[in-house]
Amino acid sequence: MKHKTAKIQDVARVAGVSTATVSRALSNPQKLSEATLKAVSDAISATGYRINKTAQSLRRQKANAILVCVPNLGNPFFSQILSGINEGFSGTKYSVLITDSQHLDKKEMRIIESFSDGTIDGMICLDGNFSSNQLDKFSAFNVDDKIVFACEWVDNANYPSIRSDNEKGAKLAFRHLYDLGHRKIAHVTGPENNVLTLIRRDSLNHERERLGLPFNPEWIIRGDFSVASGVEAGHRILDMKDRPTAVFCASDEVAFGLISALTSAGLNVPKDISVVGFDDISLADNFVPALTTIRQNRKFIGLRAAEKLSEILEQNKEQKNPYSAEIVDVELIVRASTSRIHVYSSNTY
Amino acid sequence: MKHKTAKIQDVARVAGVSTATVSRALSNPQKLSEATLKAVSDAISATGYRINKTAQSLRRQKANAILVCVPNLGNPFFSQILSGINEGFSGTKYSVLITDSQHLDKKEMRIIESFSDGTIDGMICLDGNFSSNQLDKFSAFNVDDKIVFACEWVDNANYPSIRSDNEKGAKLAFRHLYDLGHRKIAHVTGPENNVLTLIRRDSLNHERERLGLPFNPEWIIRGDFSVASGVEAGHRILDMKDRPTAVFCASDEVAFGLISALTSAGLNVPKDISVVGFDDISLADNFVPALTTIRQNRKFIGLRAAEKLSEILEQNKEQKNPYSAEIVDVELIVRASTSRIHVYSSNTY
DNA sequence: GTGAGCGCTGTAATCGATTACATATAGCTT
DNA sequence: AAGCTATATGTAATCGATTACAGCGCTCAC
Repeated sequence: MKHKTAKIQDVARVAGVSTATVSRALSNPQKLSEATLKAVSDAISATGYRINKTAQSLRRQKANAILVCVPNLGNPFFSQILSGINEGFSGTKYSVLITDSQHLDKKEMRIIESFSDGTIDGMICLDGNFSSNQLDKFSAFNVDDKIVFACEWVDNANYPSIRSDNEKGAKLAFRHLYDLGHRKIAHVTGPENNVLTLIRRDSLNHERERLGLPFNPEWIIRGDFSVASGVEAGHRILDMKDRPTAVFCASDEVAFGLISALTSAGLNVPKDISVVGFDDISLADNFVPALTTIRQNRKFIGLRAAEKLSEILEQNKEQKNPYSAEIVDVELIVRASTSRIHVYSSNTY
Repeated sequence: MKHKTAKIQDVARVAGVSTATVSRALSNPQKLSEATLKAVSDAISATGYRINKTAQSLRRQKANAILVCVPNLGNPFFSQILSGINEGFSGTKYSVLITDSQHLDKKEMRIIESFSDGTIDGMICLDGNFSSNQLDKFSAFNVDDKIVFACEWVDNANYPSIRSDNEKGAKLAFRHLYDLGHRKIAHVTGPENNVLTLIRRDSLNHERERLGLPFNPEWIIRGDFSVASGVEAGHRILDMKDRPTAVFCASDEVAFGLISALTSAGLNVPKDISVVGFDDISLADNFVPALTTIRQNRKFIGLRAAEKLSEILEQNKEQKNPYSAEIVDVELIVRASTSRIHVYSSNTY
């Protein structure tokens, strides 16, 4: 039994009404009489009619699709967010498209292209790495008010965003180490031009100054959120004359790499060095040692970003939505990778 | 400078030709004279024309989009495959849509819906969990020849698929442990109704029989690929009277959980128990101990699935493509979680 | 010199749904 | 009973691109 898709005309013929009536039955049922409504609905089941979204999109001039722009799809960090986004759009009229912006040159033009060829109505961007030049293009092509940033964002730009309280996260991590007696605290950062790198590092530095702790520029180690960069950072720390007693890593993966490198070199985490991560990815709990970290509610961020974008797309175009950053709370999860400082192994202040 | 998108009519007017000519300039340039081609191309730049894909899709009756059906988007295992798929379609005319089939009821009807409302032309399915009843619907609605399975697949069904050599993987893992002197080898499986669970378990059992090794039904432990199920399996093993000396896990995550549980209980991996994983996810290399595992080339699988689906969609509908399973090679990666059996801790055969 | 053939371009129908406008009918007011 | 309103439905234009078909101007063969 093979199917041939019926169109609105077929339904109209079977129901003995006009195509306009069928269309109304679907989108404005309250405008029709009970009797016609029933006739149409019967005809729909009889014909197995499915609306053709392409025709609908063309006529209505909206795609009913949104794009998620991910900096690197291969990075598992994003899958949870993607999952939240998908959940946020499931059951709505929107389809979710994805693109990986990593190796995409002229990514802003690719995105604009998708808007202007009618493929998408809006975008959720997990990639905060856009120059003001690129953003200018967004406004030039009139798509700037259809974009929501999630997790990352662009500084000094008027885009709505949903993001974790990174400032608080860094502060919680630092304070936790401080409270355990640590005074020489290192930090493995994210990549240089990343907003998350900046805000976490600044928050940490600010807290350090406030508490009057010693600072050694060596203790700020450039990373890139990856396991490999954690390993690399571990080697750097092992080589230091003035070794920190604790390390706050910009991501859990960095922490894993770091712990791995330290452990391989014969050190014990947390006995010799305490380590805190950021994210609380699923493995953090079962790493050995279980990782103390800052939990980001990634699924929720994705979900809220989806809801936010939906609102924006539904609302009247007249009312420009004001810039708004929705800050999602973070949480310190204390596990086994941090411990009170051992007096013999450090000079406390 | 705000933009208003020009349509083909505007280009035609500016170029002083008909819309048909503009259309031809874009899709059949060889049919036009040099001069008109130039005029059109100039008009296109002058107007900033972008083709409207929705109109094109409607007229051509193809969506130029494909759907990726992921069993669980939140599971990082899939992100690498997704990345490969995306790479395979980048630079082509196809957009990539995603959907999470986990909590989707009537998923087969949702998928069919997407086909018949013109949203998608094809699908890559990472979810092998379809009943023959559901598959029958695919053929009833004529979409069965537009589906490619990747990683997972459906037994006894005529769908093309790209997948790892799971049989070889399980065998390599088992042989590795055997060669290290292990004779009591346990296995933590995937979820019960999963094709991967079956093929890996069967391959393992087959190998065990072939080598005439002892079998204790307790040693086959039901898991579900998750870290949590690995922890659970660890506790089970700790409680056993007749403890295995090595465990082959159906996924790296399971192995992580297992190692974590064993380590917390005071056992040492690999000294007391050797552990092998499956997948070689990015963390495997930096776990402590670094995980011996079977590497699946997930990105490549995704890429090939994309290419395969493209081929199928491009080819003439007449020539039904025959059932074909493309098997991607796997590799044993030996790291620190496995070691030669300690004579005192076991009775060898 | 005429017709066939070819290369290039235009006209207009078409994809399938939506909706402004027109029309028809019934009910209500005065 | 005329006029008015409200409700229910139909007619036909429209969204933007594609393409079958037709036409025009040339060349070439005989």
